[in-house]
Amino acid sequence: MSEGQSEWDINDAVVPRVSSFDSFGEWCDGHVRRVYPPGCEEARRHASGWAMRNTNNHNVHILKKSCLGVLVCSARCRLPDGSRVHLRPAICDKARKKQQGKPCPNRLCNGGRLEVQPCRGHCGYPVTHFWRHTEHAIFFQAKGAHDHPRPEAKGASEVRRSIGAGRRVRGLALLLAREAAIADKMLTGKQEKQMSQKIVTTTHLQPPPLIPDNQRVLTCACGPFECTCRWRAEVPVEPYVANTWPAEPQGYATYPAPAPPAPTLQQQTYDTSLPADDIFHPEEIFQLDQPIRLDFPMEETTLESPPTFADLNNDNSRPEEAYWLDWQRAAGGSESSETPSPELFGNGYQHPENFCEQQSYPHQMYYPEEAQYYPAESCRESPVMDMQEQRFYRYGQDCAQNNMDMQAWQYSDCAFASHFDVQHTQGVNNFGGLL
DNA sequence: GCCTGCGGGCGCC
DNA sequence: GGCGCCCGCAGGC
Repeated sequence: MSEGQSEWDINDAVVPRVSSFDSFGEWCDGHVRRVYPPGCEEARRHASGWAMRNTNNHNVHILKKSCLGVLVCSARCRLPDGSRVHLRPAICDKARKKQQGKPCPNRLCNGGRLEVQPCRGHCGYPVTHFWRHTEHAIFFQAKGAHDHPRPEAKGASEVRRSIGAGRRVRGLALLLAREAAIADKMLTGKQEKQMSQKIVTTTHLQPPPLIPDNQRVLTCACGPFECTCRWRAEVPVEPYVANTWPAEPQGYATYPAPAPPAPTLQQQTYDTSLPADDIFHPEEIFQLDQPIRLDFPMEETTLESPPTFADLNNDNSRPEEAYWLDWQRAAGGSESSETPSPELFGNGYQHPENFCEQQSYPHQMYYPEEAQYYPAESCRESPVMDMQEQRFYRYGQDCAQNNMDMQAWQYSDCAFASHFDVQHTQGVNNFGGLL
């Protein structure tokens, strides 16, 4: 992404005004700087796939968040697909404390307990995210590279809460369908918001809408408890039409087409013909007080090919396994759904530079015996963009500047000296082939 | 109940 | 002073 090219820092007295923006990245990792349009709903919410909590940096202009890490099993058990348990820690301290010590929800786990794997990716401290709002853009900067797997998607825990709080059902397929429907609902609302925003912004001359970063789309109109459908690959969103921004003749014209969609997930359908009024205890899957003992050696056998959804519908399948696989993949409808947990992958991963001056800090390994990491570079869908105009802000002040002017600008006031480029590396979905 | 943002306060460097 | 972190509070969902 833009690191290396961009010259601004979130703490600069003034930040540039940019005319083109990055598409939102939910899983920004490494030292990343991005610029989002002010209409980007995710950016406005300071959303992140990582579990980020607010940190007081005593700067009202810059919102700072630090990573809470990931909730893992103390026994480091494996899921049926060979991956590990990596749940999303609650942001609320109280809720997070409640999470810890609970039995590992993996039915294949023997006695494991949930514990927080703290993030130490920034020189031994948690990775931090910074958000700064200006009139014309939302600046994002991340410091540090996460040294732990991605937690489950943000929506997953919400889905579980929703399911757990709702009527109890029996039947994994139905549960999955409901989960998907809830996630669908969430995504639908998100997209509807974006659509309405698109209209509004066109009318009110706001920046272009965010192109959804997730690659899936609601494919049915089922209600949350009637859904008979499942995720499928999204048809690429239509590129933003630049000429809908008449008031910004110099801006937004280069707003990019969305990144190519991730490799499509296999079409996944569920038989939801199960009785809807059966009884199911969510905790039977999510929280098992007495994990079921393995009936086979874990390390050897759990590395088998993940169960497919065909397996799921097969009477011989272990539904909870398929559920776990699906949970890892699809819950929440976010990027993590397309990018399985990093521990699924081999040993070839080279952990990125830590960007720490004090290199002596021993970088924490999540599963050191396997070097299970994944490219911690920037956000995945980060189209390269050109800058045509820059403006500089001093916490709200606006000092317009275009490229021509910049050639001669002495930067006596705005501490910004070189061509600003929000380009950043186009993330490669290294995981898609495994989906 | 939980998420989120804000802000006071403390300790460390 | 900068930073990390804890805590409590309040608004919102």
